Amino acid sequence: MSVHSELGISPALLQAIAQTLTSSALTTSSRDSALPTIAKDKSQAAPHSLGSHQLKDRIEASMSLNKSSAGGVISHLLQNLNEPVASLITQSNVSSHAIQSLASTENSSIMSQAGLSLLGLSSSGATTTSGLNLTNTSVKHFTQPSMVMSNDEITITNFLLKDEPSDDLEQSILQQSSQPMNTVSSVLTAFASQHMKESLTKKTHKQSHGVSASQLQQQSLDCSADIISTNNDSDGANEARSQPQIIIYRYINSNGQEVVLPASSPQGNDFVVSESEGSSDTPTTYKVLLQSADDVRDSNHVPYSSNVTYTFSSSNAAPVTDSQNTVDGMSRPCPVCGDKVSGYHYGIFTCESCKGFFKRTVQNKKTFVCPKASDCIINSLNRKKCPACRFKQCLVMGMKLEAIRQDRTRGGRSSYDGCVTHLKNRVPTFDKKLKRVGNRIPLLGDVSDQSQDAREGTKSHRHLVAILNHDTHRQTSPNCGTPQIPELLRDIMNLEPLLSDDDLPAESLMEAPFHEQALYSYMMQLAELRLYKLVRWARNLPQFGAISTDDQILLLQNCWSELIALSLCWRSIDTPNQISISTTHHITAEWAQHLGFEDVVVRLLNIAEKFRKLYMDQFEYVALKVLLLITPDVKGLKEPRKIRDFQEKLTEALLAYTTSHYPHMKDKFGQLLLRLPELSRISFLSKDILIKSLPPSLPCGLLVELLKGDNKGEGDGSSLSL
DNA sequence: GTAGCCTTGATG
DNA sequence: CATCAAGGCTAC
Repeated sequence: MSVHSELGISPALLQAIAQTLTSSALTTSSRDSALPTIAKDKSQAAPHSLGSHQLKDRIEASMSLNKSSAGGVISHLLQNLNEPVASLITQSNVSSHAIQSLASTENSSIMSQAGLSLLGLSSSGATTTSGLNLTNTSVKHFTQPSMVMSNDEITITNFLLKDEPSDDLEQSILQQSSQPMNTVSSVLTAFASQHMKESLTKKTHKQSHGVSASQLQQQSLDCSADIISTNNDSDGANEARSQPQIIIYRYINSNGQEVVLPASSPQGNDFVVSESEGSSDTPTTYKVLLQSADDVRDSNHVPYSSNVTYTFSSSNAAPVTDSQNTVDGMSRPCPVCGDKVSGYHYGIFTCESCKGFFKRTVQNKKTFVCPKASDCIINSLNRKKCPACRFKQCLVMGMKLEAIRQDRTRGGRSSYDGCVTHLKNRVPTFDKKLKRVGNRIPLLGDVSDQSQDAREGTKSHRHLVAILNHDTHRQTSPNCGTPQIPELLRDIMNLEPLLSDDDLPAESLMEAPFHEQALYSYMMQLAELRLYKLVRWARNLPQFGAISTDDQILLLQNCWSELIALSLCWRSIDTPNQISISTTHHITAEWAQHLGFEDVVVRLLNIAEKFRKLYMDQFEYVALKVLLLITPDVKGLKEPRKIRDFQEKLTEALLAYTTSHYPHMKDKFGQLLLRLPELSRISFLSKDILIKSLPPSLPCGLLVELLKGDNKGEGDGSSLSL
């Protein structure tokens, strides 16, 4: 039985998909080779030919590799469809050494991401790493030669927060810290400070190997506490500037989950741990990434850092700080870059430069793109290098877009929520010195704040909500009161980078389509490119790999155009009256009328508008995408039951998400699902238009194959759509 | 574009 | 009138 008859698809399409699926296994540079080259090499790919020759070449290569047997292709498909998500990591500029280390630590992609984020991994830099592995803790020792890091590890086990200090170290810390020691952050900060001090001393004396943990601990006891005071200092911004500054970037608990810092906490190194989290019996391990701002070697990445593992119980942890407290806010470093805070700006205490940066960015509607993995660590010395990550940090730390006045009126008091609260909580000047830490502050991602943002928000707000929700989950504890994000949705979200346009050749986006044919060609190229990405995305979806390859292909054939339509709506959710086909090109209904597909664009605009009104967030968007894909009713499926099971799990996850995150929008789940039939109508219309306007000379790419297949399926009444 | 300083104007 | 959080100005 031929491949065609067996699967009901043409050999060319099958090969195209196979090529996409197998490309990463066939080449070392998977991303480049997996995608059709658009304008990447103009000598090879004319704008209108869409790499047809390359595609054919690759198909032939693939054919020869597999000896063109159906079994070979299928097995290759299967093999690669089941490729673990870990391949994601290899696509994001992460060194293989680091990946190996991470992979051996934890297989979950979340851990990988958290770990990468934790380490601020980069391929840049060229400083040697001084390694010191003192313990066999969960923290891996990174010996990546290209990393600008000095990684030391210390584990202090069974450090319990008891009423009475249990050992010299704790006593020392207790004596030196100006904060109450019943907070996790105090302990971490104090230990971190000790470790930083100790490490700095160690560096100076070029000590490296053969030092026992107890010796190091003892050394740290001998250090003075002046570093500690920089972070816990309660009344001296000037002092903080004059001493080495320690910034704790991340807390990672023993599950590899990131414990995020409070959004509205300008001080940035205190956080609230639920009293129920951890206990004397089950101590929690946190990993802390430190930075000494005075020891900058690489302006882009962590100038000096240490991975320190602290194991302790937080059973006595208590509420810590009041972020709105002016004294504390002014004495802490800027939560965005660590510079000196100049006042309360746009919702949080920041330095003057971050205030100005935020203002300029919002007022001038600037959009930045991080050239790296959007995980640059921002400090006062490198903050100019990556405005994208700086702005993200501004938002994550709680700077409010709505604090920027659209009418640019000067003076007066602002009335947005955060500012009002801040003013209300302001401590009278005469009382400031007396004021100690106050009530519990809202955690980053507290539901109320998020949903408020979501209700009022722009897309950036919604994205932020997603980020916050995403991160918040990692620190959820039973009493946090933060709705959890179903794991399935998080897993799906982790695959979004596969669909990113970040790797699109810049020139392909810059070539403005001046006339109809150019725009048409441009759209076809984009669609083609995104189709390949869709296939790669699908194969990595959780549980999708368990579906037979034939069924996977059927599902993809069934939904590809709906998926593209949905992504167009999502892209356009904040551009009313425009469908954003890319970051640079938008289509209005008027233009669409001129081009002959007004109906499609108007329908897309309507859906985008409905999504906007529903405040659909990123998690809901990705869930809808997978729901479009996982349709057990597609004719010809061999294992519809498996697919139905997956569908049920996903709908449950989405329902749980919408009801917990948007309790005030009881019908959100249903409203979201109601948009899917309309997407199908749109995709039908679009395909109809496209197939009728296909120039006969158009090269036979994946898109054309799918279009032709659709047409054929409808025409001959075949049970398969392709 | 950045960032430090200045001006403005509502508020208590 | 002091405060302070906005926007504006301008040297770099």
